Amino acid sequence: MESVGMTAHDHGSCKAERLAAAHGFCDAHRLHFTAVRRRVFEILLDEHKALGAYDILARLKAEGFGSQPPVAYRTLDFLVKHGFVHRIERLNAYVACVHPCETHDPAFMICRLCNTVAETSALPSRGMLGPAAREAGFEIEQTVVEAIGVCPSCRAEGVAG
Amino acid sequence: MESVGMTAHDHGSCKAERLAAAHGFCDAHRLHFTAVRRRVFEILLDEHKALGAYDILARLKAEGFGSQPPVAYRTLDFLVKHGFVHRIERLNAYVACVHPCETHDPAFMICRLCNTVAETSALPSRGMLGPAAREAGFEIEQTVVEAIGVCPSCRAEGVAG
DNA sequence: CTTGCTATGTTATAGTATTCCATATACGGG
DNA sequence: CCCGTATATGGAATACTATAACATAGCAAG
Repeated sequence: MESVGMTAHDHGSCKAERLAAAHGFCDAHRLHFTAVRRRVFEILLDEHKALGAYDILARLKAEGFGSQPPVAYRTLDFLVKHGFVHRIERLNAYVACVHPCETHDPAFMICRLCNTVAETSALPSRGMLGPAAREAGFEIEQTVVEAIGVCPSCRAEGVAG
Repeated sequence: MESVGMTAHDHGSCKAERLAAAHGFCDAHRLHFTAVRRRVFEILLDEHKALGAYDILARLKAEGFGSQPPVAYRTLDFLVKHGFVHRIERLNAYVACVHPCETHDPAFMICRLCNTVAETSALPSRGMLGPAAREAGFEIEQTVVEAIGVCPSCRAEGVAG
């Protein structure tokens, strides 16, 4: 099982590829990959960390984009809706998706010390909830799977509490 | 797999038992099961729905308890900390736990139409995240597992969208 | 070029949560 | 029993997160 975010990888090409993929996806689906949208995606791609809407808004403001909350929320909504970005419920924050253009049920590992977020797949977990859901007659439409803990580098630093 | 909340059960005794269990747990652990704490727990026990902190605060206020946000948040923190209540991240809301006094990794099925929340166990899901976490060197301390969908009664009413 | 859709920008407000300080109540040691 | 400490409650003020509603601008198709 692959889990991008806490393992070593060529981040430069990682970022470039996903930017290109998003651009391609938008072209293919007649979506506008506009300046703000591109910029927000880039900001999120820069780190495997979750950023709050207001963090992003601050950066946009500093770069001459609109400065009011809807600017950030609308842009994030667009990116989330099309699968470029995921919302982390536990943090009220957002991370770039590591598998753009593929629909999936993401699961996250969140470091409570450095906010790094690694993404992996939750399909197995939906598989586990499946039986309980079937028994109860509940129809699953979406899953939120987030593990909170300590990432390898923070653990190595012995910062843990 | 048992999943309380969307299946028929004797709710009166369900509530009484859990109240008694909480009281017993507090006695045993030298914790104060005070009036506000008891009342908030009762309010949450009344329904298998998630209530926001401000919903609860409104009821407390109407009953003569304090009326400021910390009253609700402190009480909820206490109840969550000791496992009587769970926070539903997706809803910024709280539900009474169906297995008081047992430590576990809960998972929830949330009806997006009527807000009913059913609780089941997430241990299998941690089991699934386990391999990914081990591979990444991530130490899981807590998991958030929430399925969003439509509950049996809403589905029966054909209200679904 | 005009009509209509999508996107951007802004104001105002709603909803969620915490920090800090003051008062009160419970509990153990003397 | 009284005092000192820890815990619990009440409240003011503020911070953080999110949305509604409306106005303007850009762009594409007829």
